[in-house]
Amino acid sequence: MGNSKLYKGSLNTIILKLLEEQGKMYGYEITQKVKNLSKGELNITEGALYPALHKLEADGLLDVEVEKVDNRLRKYYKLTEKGEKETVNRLAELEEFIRSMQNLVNPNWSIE
Amino acid sequence: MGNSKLYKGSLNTIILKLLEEQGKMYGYEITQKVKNLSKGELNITEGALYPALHKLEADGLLDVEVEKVDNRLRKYYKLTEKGEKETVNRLAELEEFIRSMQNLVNPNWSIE
DNA sequence: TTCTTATACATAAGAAAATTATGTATATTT
DNA sequence: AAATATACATAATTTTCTTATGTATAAGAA
Repeated sequence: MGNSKLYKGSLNTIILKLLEEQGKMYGYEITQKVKNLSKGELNITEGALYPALHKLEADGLLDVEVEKVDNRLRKYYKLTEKGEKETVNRLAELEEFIRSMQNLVNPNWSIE
Repeated sequence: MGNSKLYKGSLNTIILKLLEEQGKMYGYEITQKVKNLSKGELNITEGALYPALHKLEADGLLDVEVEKVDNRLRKYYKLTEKGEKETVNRLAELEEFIRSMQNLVNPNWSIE
């Protein structure tokens, strides 16, 4: 688990960013993608992910489309137009936040 | 305020890091320092800060020392020995977390 | 062939960690 | 004199997780 508790607040933005990149993804796929990209550092729990997806959908940022693969259900999510706009803003905010955190924690780091 | 809600989970580590750097600080000073270092990006609210300081003290990571300056109370906090050890660990965790977040959000960034 | 692990969804109970609101008090600036 | 800054604190509420639990199918291991 490690620092799993540390990503509070940024889960939504991570979801949006991945969907922007990948076009469409289903929940389980997102958990695996994040795990792989972070080399096991970040583990999104289902209890956090599914409610987050439902809320983003309710807020009109995501569209959902159900598919059946190998007799198993998959709910593919993709950004709505509103979602695309929001993603730009939230990503900018998150990047700014990361820079600020870096500057606090390790001013020697530089980003290029 | 901006993305003030984004630093969830890392407030304790920020406090520890600053105390490691500065030797001793009082609560209000910490809020101002963080605000300055982040150019106004990060605003620690008092409702978050004071309970956090009290908990770190209760956990034996901080020592407190009261001073009166200009007829006003100041509670100076500094790391205990236990606190110094913990700071090393938590900072390493936070740095690792920041790297992971960066890698997710903007793999093009590089840290040097 | 049975058991475990992986895939895939979901929700409820509880905990953690903030925000917001409120309170006290003194010092400084307008 | 009033407003802002300094300095602490806590209670109520909200947000956002974790943990636990549930359903169901597929694949791989024993």
